[in-house]
Amino acid sequence: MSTPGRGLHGHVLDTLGPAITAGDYPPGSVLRTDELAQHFEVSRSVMREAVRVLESMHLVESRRRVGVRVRPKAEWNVYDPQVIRWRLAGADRPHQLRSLTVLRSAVEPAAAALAAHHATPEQCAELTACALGMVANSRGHQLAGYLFHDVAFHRVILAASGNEMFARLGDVVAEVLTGRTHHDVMFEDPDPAAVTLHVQVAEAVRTGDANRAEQLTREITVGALHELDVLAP
Amino acid sequence: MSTPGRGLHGHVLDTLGPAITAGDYPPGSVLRTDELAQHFEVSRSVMREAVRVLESMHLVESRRRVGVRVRPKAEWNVYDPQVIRWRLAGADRPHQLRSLTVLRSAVEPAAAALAAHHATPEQCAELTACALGMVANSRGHQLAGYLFHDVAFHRVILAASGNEMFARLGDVVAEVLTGRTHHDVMFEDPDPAAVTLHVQVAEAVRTGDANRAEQLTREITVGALHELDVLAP
DNA sequence: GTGATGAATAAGTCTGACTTTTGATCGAGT
DNA sequence: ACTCGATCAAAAGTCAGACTTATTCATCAC
Repeated sequence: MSTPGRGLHGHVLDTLGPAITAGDYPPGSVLRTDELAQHFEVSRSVMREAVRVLESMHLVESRRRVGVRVRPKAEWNVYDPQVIRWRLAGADRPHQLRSLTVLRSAVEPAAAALAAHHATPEQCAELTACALGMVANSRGHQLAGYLFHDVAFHRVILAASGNEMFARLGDVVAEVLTGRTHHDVMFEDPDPAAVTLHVQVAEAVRTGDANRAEQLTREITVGALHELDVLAP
Repeated sequence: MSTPGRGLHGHVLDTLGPAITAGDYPPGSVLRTDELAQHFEVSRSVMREAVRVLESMHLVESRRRVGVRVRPKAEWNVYDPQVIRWRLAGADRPHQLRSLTVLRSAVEPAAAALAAHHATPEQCAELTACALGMVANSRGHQLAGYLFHDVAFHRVILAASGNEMFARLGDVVAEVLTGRTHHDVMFEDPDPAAVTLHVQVAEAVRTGDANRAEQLTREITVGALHELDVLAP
């Protein structure tokens, strides 16, 4: 998606990463670099580079004389966008989607409150444009257009918060919204209440009403959580 | 600290990572693999592995015929614990500490609320033990002992929330608390009010009072933010 | 000025040999 | 039979060198 298999080691990762995060190799199991290199038909150099990347994500741990051991799930760098993408593509997407949505419901209201104070006029304008775009695509099964503006809206909020850590969650939110739209069924048009809330958040941020922006955003996220409860086991 | 130079490429990263995150190589500047390999007196294979790791952190971008280009700060994987450690060791530690503390103040109250519902008896006991440990080390300049229990306390809260994304912020919080103690001056003993709050949070979680746990934790984090305002420019 | 051609460059890949660490095995001694 | 220690072997780690490929830049024809 964002970084398509650039180089041989990237192609290896595209297969090995999802396999590990999906649990095909249970924690504690060991892989041998040479075997993997043969299996993927690449040289050991390429395989080693792929292992290094997996290691930096804390997905595996390479030890001499033993091999490449898969680390327990609890140690993975689950904030790595690449890892998030792999996991969202796997079997436990529902569970993953819920974890991320809970994170959203903690972060986004706080971000909205900060945005009300720090948003530039340009960001306010962009926010309003996004909200209008959502309204325009909220009827007639235009999910693609709606999603586009929805993602942009939340990106702007997080960026406008002025907090670097919040801003960098833009990619995560984008993955969540995209995954939700593409996989968990959204037959009908988006919830009209949610659309209205986005418009109101844009207004609250523009007028600098931090409390209102925070509360409205909270309503959006609890709505998203509730929607997840309905659509997922 | 956690992963000390395991292998030659690790040693290279220990130097190159901090240098990049500190801004020694401004965004857009290009490094040549061969030159770096000579500079660090390692083979190209080792250097390439190090570059792959930096690339997976989105710190750099390797392109044919041009070299290894440093990416703009806004694209870095700032949730990677390794990156956080490098940045906290660098010049903009104050700014970094503030960003992370704002993140804490968004996440930890929510985590505490969830913990009140999901914490196991063992976790409740551990929480109480940590709070008592903080009390025991809150006087007499026993900052090391206090820090130890403080870190453990917040780790348990985040883990007990039952949310994977929250739980994985334990390392981040640990880095923040450690950095705060070791660098920003804490001449005197910890704020007695904060100590009391921790004890009360442990109690609220134990009794399953989510609202109270959330509010008390919020007080802890706003206290931390305020402390930062006082001690940092 | 524009577009095609070619040369230079740095990353990418592969191979093979060698080193180092470390878990496992086996044997000596009690 | 059990412990301790020496030995062995397996796998990662490292290095050097040759080759491939993509991409930029400069040159040149139109």
